[in-house]
Amino acid sequence: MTTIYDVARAAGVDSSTVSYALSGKGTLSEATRARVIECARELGYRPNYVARSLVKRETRTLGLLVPDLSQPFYAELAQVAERVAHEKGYRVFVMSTLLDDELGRELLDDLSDRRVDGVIAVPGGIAPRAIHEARDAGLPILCCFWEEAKVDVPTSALVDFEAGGKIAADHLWNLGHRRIGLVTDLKGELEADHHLRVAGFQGALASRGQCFDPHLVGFGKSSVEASRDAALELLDAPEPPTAIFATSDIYAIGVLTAAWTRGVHVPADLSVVGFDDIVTSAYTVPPLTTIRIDKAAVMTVALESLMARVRDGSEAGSSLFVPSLVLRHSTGQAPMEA
Amino acid sequence: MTTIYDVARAAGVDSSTVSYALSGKGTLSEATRARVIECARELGYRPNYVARSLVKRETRTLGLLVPDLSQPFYAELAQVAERVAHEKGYRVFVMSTLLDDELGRELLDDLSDRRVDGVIAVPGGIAPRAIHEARDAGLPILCCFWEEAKVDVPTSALVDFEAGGKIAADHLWNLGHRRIGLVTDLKGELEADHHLRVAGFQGALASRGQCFDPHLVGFGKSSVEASRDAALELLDAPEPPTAIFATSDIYAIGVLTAAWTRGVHVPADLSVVGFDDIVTSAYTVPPLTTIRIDKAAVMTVALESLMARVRDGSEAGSSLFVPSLVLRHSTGQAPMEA
DNA sequence: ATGAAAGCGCTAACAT
DNA sequence: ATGTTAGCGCTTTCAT
Repeated sequence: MTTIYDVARAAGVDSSTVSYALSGKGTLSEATRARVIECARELGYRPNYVARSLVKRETRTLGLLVPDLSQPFYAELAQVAERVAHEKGYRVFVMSTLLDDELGRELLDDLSDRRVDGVIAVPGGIAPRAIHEARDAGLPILCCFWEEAKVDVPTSALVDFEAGGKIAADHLWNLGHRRIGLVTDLKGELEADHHLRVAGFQGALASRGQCFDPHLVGFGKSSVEASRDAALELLDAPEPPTAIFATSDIYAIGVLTAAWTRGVHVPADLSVVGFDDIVTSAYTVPPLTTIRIDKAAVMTVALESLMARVRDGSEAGSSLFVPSLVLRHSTGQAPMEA
Repeated sequence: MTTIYDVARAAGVDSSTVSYALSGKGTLSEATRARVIECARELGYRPNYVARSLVKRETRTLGLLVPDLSQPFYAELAQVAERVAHEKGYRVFVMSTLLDDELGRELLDDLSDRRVDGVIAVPGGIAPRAIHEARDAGLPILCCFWEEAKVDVPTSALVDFEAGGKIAADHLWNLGHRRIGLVTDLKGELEADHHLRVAGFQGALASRGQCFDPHLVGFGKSSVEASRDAALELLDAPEPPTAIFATSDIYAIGVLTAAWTRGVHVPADLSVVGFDDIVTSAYTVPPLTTIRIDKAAVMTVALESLMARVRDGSEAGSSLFVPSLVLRHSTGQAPMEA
């Protein structure tokens, strides 16, 4: 690998002059600058970013911690993050925690050791405590899509999940549905990761005097398989729901599959609404009606806020994103009462 | 940030001793080693990987270049790559070329400037020429899932796409289909990225005396939308096909959507087989019959071969992976002749 | 306008 | 068993 020294020798100047010439910083004569640049080009010189990072104390690299990159939702986030960061000259390290707090901490430490300039943490496999430690250790860190309102994590792009849950409930209610099933997350024993979505959903129903029927809820456990099985149970019950709210599109897809398996027609016999609006949801059969989060907008705000913080320590105020209903073809009027 | 010097001062030893103690390398007395480690722990010392990388001339980082991380196929690859690399102490930088050769080259250069130890290049948005240049510049680079047999790129994990195309054709043929449509890629004017899959497919048909009908092919152009539109055209033709082979699952999903739009029942009225077996294909409605590539296996071989090359310069022989048929529910007997 | 020199945090010969 | 020393490739004050 050719270094600035090689270029310096070739151009007959000092290495610092090469540095200046290439960065366009110092006060050099056009002649030398041109000569140096020419030599660099001829020698095929490429700057060594790791050396530069060492002295500048910045890597122009950001970390993105997600539960599982192979899931479309997170892949989308990663893609947006990459794009937004790239515009500002940053690159991003994406890492999957696989929902394992142990691994999450290891990866966070690793990101820190690699001296990334900041990290975006998306919930799942990453303990609030690990976040606090990282932040205390001086690593700029921002949380995104965090739903556990109770934990205090540094955020800048908030999503109003509760409003989303309410929108789903309202939509289904207005279509005449009264027996509405729920397929949602389950974390640990009782604590739901999607509990704000559920709260919004149940709150809207409760405000109409609809009481909560525990027989109508199934657990997706972060996988299509589990949500399909859960939906199968709901469908096989003596009094099956006429609609199901799945708290993520992944779960909704499981529900769709379950309905197909049982020959239940969507939306004629069963309405289903999802949450997230992942790319694939536009192409399910039937296309999925869902509660959309503007992932690109959220990530953009989060990243720009993070990069601003890194560069000039500015503390951006936080914006609130409220989800919207995307009407496609998986919901319809509730069947007539028998 | 605390450095080895801080630790050295606290422990009353030289910085090199700290380095030895922490790496477990030198010949230190148990006493000092323990004391140093204790001091490091107390001070919350974290090694600076960029400094280490500079001297060791290795970053323990690999690059992965894909067309678009937001597509499930590539997200899956990334996830596997991450996992396999992690086991060997490597991390991976995933970057999307967005099918733009310009951007692809920029990213490759960037990876090189960051001194990644090696890169895996997945086709799309990356010119063979850029690969050659990178390799000539001393960057270990391995190509994966490359289908353009004509270009000479360094590979170690080969996929027999042609065999895959043949399997698809055989399957459909055996089901009695004679009018089989094709939805495939289109690159530039005439050159198909998926041309090996197509060659295998058409070859199998040709060997049975079935001649190629240009009216039966549509182009997916790397998106679900385009493939849906292409399928719509095929379906609307005077003599629509009874089956469609889509050269990627993405396209197959477009076909499924098109069929749904037209009220064409799959598989009763139309059989469809995809290619790749992306995760979502198991949960389409109906679940997709497809030609499976064992992505995890391919990536594992590729990565291990790359890492081996990086570490000891070993040149692994290349393995050939042949795709297999995954029978789900999107294909069935051809309808009786009218 | 250019060069000299110091240093970023760490590793690894090489002394002692 | 531990310390000394010399870098890794670059940036950036400070002289000149």
